[in-house]
Amino acid sequence: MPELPEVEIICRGLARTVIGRKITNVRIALPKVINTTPRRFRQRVKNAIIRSIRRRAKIIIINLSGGFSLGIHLKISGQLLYAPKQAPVKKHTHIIFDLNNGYQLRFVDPRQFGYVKIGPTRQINKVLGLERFGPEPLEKSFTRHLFQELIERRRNGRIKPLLMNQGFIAGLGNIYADEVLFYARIHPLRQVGTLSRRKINNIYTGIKRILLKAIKYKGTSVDSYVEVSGRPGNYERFLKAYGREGEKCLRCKTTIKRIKIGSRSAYFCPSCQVKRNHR
DNA sequence: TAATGCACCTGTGGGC
DNA sequence: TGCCCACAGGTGCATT
Repeated sequence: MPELPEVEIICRGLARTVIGRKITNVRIALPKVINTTPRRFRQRVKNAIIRSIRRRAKIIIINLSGGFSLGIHLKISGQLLYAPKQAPVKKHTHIIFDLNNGYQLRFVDPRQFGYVKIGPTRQINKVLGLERFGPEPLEKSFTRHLFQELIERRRNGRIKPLLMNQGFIAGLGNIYADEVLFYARIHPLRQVGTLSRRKINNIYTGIKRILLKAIKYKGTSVDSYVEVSGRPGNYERFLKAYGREGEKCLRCKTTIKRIKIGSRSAYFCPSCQVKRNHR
């Protein structure tokens, strides 16, 4: 599942490959993944030149000439692939953009949760709902002090769902939320209001360190995530909690446990991450 | 108002 | 071997 590091790597891959390319045609096999009619989508995209690529939270934003931009969310199983025209087309390829260099940009998504939205560049933040997102954790403006303040505003609720709340902080999903909490030695069900300053600091440090390292190793490929070239990421081998149910904790050798929070799995070490609801 | 839980969807894997 | 069912998860929306 692409979270911030994976989407960042995809954006960097796109920046290397498609900027300056002209979209000569587009085919839409599954109209429900776009936010307009296929006809209108095609009109807006065809013959546009890809000007720039950026990321906000887990959304890829592609700025086109002609006044329109695309916003792509891969959700759980989405992939954005840059491949030669003649390369075999994978099952569940919903959109194909033909480029003027013999390559294609393909949107693939077996579970069909992802989307490719189009809107006027001037209004793209609104079309994609970017205003509702919390701070970008890797930006300079995301300071320790800001994080402390944001946490202190939320007295109720449990820490893991809060870390995954995109309105609180942008880009963390199930995998990195588990890894951050393991790093900070905090139980995923810990009430936010009971966290000490020191613990909040640890979470902050964990977010920065883990995301940067995951980007360095080109993301985690536990489900279907691949770079635009089709290569998987390499961060899985550094995962210390996520997906390790039944295995030994790398710190204390206690068996890693899995619990359900809402309908999501949370992996943690019951010895390092003791549930305490006091400071 | 904020927290919580469910539906969306399909591939995968376990049980029979 | 093949069928059935539970499960995986990001987000929007409904419910509490």
